[in-house]
This record gives sequence, structure tokens and C-alpha cells, in this order.
Amino acid sequence: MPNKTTTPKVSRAVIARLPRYYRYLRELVSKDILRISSGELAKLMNVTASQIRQDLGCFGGFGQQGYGYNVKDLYKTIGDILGMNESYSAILIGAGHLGQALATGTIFGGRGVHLRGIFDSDESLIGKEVGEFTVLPLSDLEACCAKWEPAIAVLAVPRTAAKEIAATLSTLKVKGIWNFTGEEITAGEEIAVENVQLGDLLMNLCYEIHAKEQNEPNETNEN
Amino acid sequence: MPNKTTTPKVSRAVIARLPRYYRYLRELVSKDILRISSGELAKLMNVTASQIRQDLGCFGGFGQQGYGYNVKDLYKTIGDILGMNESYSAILIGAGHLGQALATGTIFGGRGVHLRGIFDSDESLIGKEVGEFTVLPLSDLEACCAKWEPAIAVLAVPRTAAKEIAATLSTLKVKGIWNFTGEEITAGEEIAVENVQLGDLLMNLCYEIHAKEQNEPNETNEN
DNA sequence: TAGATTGTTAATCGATTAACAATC
DNA sequence: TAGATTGTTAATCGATTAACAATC
Repeated sequence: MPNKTTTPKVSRAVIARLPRYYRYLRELVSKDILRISSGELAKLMNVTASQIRQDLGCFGGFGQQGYGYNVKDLYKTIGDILGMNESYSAILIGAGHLGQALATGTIFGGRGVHLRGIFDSDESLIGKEVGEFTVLPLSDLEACCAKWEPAIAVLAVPRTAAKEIAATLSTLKVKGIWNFTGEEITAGEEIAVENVQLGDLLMNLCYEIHAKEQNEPNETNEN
Repeated sequence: MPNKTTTPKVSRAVIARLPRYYRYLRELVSKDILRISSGELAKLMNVTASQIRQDLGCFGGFGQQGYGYNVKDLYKTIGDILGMNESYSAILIGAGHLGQALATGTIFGGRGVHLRGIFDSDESLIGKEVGEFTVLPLSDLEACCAKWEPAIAVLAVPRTAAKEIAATLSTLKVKGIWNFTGEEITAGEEIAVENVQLGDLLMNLCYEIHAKEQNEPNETNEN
């Protein structure tokens, strides 16, 4: 019998929706809205109220009958579930355009992730100032990881370098890899990997466009 | 009764998997592998053979009993379904780091999408050379769209500018918007929108890390 | 109290997997 | 022909929606 010490049976589908709830709730918090019903939130997010109640119910009644949900509490709780309040440290490998975009945006800070340093192997980038950081040589990676113990490594290097760096990272005890290289990487049980396939997303869009065109071959007539 | 002119009932789940098939098949094509069975492909992609046969079956028998699938044909066919062979034109709005990363990579070209121009409203970026392009002022957008009739607009502008530019684009007859702003946009029936929420993907990763930690609070003992 | 709204159960719907006859 | 492997049907599994009693 497998271990049953925890009762975490929250379905994958629910988890996948939490970040979106989190975004909408953040928006509501920033507008000083104190409470919201499943019906109102459903309308806002374009989903069913039933789904919202079902989803939030998984984590045990935050709601209050006849009242709805306390926006701030709910925001905080979902953040806790997602690990937003853990102050994870991150390092970024690859200081090209994509790396710079990630480093200078609010994506990390806005989610409780603390970027510690940026690395590159390219001589022309090492020493460059990017946001509040100075790009470090990749040869410093090991020493810096020992010092910072980052939970997250962000891979914004060329596809060809992906596998090798991923292998290095496995030895450096990072807990998760956010992989933008386009090369799908895997890294054992211990390490979580989020493979971002931007190309796949573009293909989704192309499909939608293409499918629409197929259904309405010319734009004036439906028959 | 709704229109039944086509019989396209291919489930959303299947469509969502096609880009990944496409990537793996491209790899096989480039390795000059001529045929593959559902079983072999399943092993490679870490899915079930049954799912592969079910998925590919939707589009009507490419396979051949006792042989498998012809890699090149399958690659071509999936590309056709996804619209990879339509030579869609695209424009990119926002020439910051993210915009430059997208423009200088192989993401468009590798998927049959032809980038035509890059726009920005920032004086310091206008005129800058990015890859083979010169950044154009946003004021040229309308004229260029009239000329190029791009199917796709890529939004790599700050979040605050998202809504306004999306509204402009609706009037310019683009068929799809690839939205990196972080602001969820919607744009009527006519226009397909792919909202890329990089932050949500980071949150997924944080969740995975967090969930793993909860299940194994310390790394030496399982009980 | 009366009205509103949740939490939760049951029903429906869709997606995945298993199995095997058809067939190359 | 015999072996391999698909295409497809049926069974299972999971996710969504509907409904309503519980309760604030």
C-alpha cells in the first residue's frame, strides 16, 4: 500500500487553475474589494460558479454561506498553497535578451521569488549590468550555488546548451528548473522542471487562426 | 440546428498535444528516420501508445498496420493541421528585451511564420536594428498593416499598454494576437488570442517545489 | 427571520487506457 | 504466410456541471 500520511488529493486540473485565481484576486485586493461571491468571480473570470466553489472547496471551506469569500484571505491562502510565500531564491543562466527581459521585469518579485544572480559564458556579457545585477561568469556557478542555495534555476540559454547545464544543475541541488531553451529536459524525481515551449504556444495560435479560416473560408458568406 | 458542414470534432486535448508531436517528429525527420511505431514514439515521448494511436486516428488513418507511421508524412500532415504551412505573416509590437529575444530567435521561421516588422513607441528604440529589422514607430502601424495584412500580432509591450494596443489591433484585421503582456486580453469572436502568462508558469514550478517539500519535509527520512 | 451563498453530492460529460479484430 | 502494428470499440477514469440542503 502506498503511503497515505497526507491527504493532498487535489487534482491536477485544480492546481493548474490556481495561478489564474491568484492573479484575479490580486487585482481585487489592489482595488480594496473585501469580499466576492463565487458568482461574481465566475463572471469576472469567465468560468462557472460551480467550478469555483468546487475548486476552492478542495482546500477546505474558506467561504462563508450567505457572504462569499474574503478576498484578502483567499489571496493569501492560494499564495500559500502555490508556495508564493516561501521566498524561494533563484538564479538565472543566460543573459541574452530573454534573460534580460526576465531579470528586469516584475515576474520574480511579484511572486515572492528572489533573484540572486545572473550567469553567462559569453565574455561580451560577463560584467554587464542588468537591472541591479552584474552578469557573472558561468564558472562562478558552483560557488554561488553553494553560497545561495537557490531553489530555482532559470534556463535562458541557447537550446544546444540546455542538456549540459541541466546536468550540472542536478549536481548543485536546485529544486526546480524553469526551462526556456526549447529543449525538453528531464531531471530525476528530485527536481521539478517547468519546460516552457513558446513555440508550442505560437502553434496553438496558428491552429486557432487556421481552424477559423477553414470554417469561414470567405468573410462575407456563412453558407 | 447548428451548422454541420464540416466534421471537425477533434477534441481540445488532442489539439493541445499536436505541437509536441510536431517537435518530436521534426527531430526524427532531421535524423532521417523514416518510420516509427506508436510504441516507439510513446516511449520517446513518455506517453501511452494507445493515446498516440487514438490521437492520430482522429485525422484519419495515416498509419499502416504492421508498419507504423511514415515520419515525414506525419510531420507534414500535423503541420498542415496546425497551420504551419500557411506562411502567416506577423508583426511584433514592443522592441524591448523580450521583443528582441523573439525577433532574433528561430521561433517564427521554424514554424512557417514570417515576421514582417517591429514597432515601438519609445523614441530611443525607434530606428534601432534588431536582427534583420529596423524598429518602426508605432505611428506606422496602421499603414504597415494595410500593406502587409499580417495574420498575427505579437504583443511584447508593458502590461499597461496591452488593452489599448489590443483595441487598435482589432480594427486592423489581424486574425490572432500572441500576448506576452501579462494582462489577459479578449478580442471578440473574430480574433484568436493566445495569452502567455509566464508568471503562471513560474507559479506552477513553485507549487511543484513546494508540494515536494511538504511531502518530504527533510531529505534524509521518508517517515 | 429571510435572503444569500456556500459546501457537497450526484449526474453528466470528456479524456484516457485497455483490448483486440482488421489488415498490411 | 506469420508477425507486427494499426484503427477502433468498450471500459475506466477524471473533470465539470447541476442541484440543493446546510448555514451564515
